[in-house]
Amino acid sequence: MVTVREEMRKGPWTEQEDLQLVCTVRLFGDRRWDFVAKVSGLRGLNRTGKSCRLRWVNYLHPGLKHGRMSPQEEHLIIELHARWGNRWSRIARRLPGRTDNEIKNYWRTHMRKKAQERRGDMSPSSSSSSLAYQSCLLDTVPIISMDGGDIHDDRSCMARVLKSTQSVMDGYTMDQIWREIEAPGAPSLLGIDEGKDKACSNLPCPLLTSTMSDYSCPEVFWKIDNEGTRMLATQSGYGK
DNA sequence: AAACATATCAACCGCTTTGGG
DNA sequence: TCCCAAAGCGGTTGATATGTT
Repeated sequence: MVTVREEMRKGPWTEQEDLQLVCTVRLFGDRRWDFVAKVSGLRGLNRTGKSCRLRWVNYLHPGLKHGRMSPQEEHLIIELHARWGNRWSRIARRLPGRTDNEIKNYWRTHMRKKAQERRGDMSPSSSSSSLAYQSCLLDTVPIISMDGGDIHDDRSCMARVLKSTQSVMDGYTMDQIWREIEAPGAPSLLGIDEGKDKACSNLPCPLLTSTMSDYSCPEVFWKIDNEGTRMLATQSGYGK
């Protein structure tokens, strides 16, 4: 048996890769990362599932904050780290929009030093337990849930979907995507949340409007039934 | 302006945990 | 119960940005 070992891409992600990942995750949800990576791989996104997950979780997830830590956040990090130590993911759950990686990095650079300084002049009993943060539920609602569904691993089919997506992605940057994500009351990414096709027409960015209509074109469509979700491909032997 | 030092953060690595067959 | 694959986690690295001399 000959094993063809794919050369997995490493290093920084390109905007194109980000867009492809976002689209794929929106389609299939943020589970099954190997599947996501595999499907996206057809479009030149030769990343491992692990790598895709990391990129999504740490950078592309719609609920993430991308600015500096607020004093409150800073304070909370100090307090929680004192309590839990390097349990970064646990700490991150108390900081909406912040990832464990971000907090970890932040601690290493800013806080370790500050915490040491504080330890020097702070009484051991002093703590500000009044800070209350709600846990962040950043559920990514997939357009099509795979739970319980036996979605077919039809890479050529998916390639077509992504191709149509990509055709409208050209010329759009992640900045534009972020603006849409961050805009108050903005429609969800790709404008395909809950099938609100009409809302899509108001979006400034064609990227966010035309992808779903591409999916609903005769070439590719999705069927959701009680047993799960199946991707159905029709026309020209597509999906066979 | 150039060289060097330091800070920052995205990404990778390897280990552990979890869940399904 | 065991095994395997996927997901999650924390530590580390390396490239780039920024500050200092």
